[in-house]
Amino acid sequence: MDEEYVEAVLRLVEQVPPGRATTYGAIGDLVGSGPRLVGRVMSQFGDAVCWWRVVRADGSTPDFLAERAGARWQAEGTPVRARPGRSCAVDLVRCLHVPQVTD
DNA sequence: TACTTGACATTTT
DNA sequence: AAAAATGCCAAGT
Repeated sequence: MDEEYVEAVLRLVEQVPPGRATTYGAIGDLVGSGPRLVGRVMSQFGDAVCWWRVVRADGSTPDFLAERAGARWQAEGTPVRARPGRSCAVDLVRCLHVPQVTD
């Protein structure tokens, strides 16, 4: 495993301020790898960072974390838009935040 | 070594 | 609008 890559991802996630969120695709693009890699890293080290600030391209999280993520968003004041019949998703139009690659 | 799976995204049916 | 197909990279079986 490339620890450098992992650290880079975790760093970007840590750079996301409360009340905001970023997407796997954005991080993947910033680190120069596909979004799946970011997801994989999160599955292993996600608990080490604010994973709820990392959402899918549609602004939502996997169903596993939908509840917990929703609670976090509400606690942090992240703008979430209710999805009819589904879990809530953060309003990326409002809170999408792309961390800097200033390494 | 080959196939399947995964905290994803984008394009075409 | 919703579902399927394709691309992507790495790990597990």
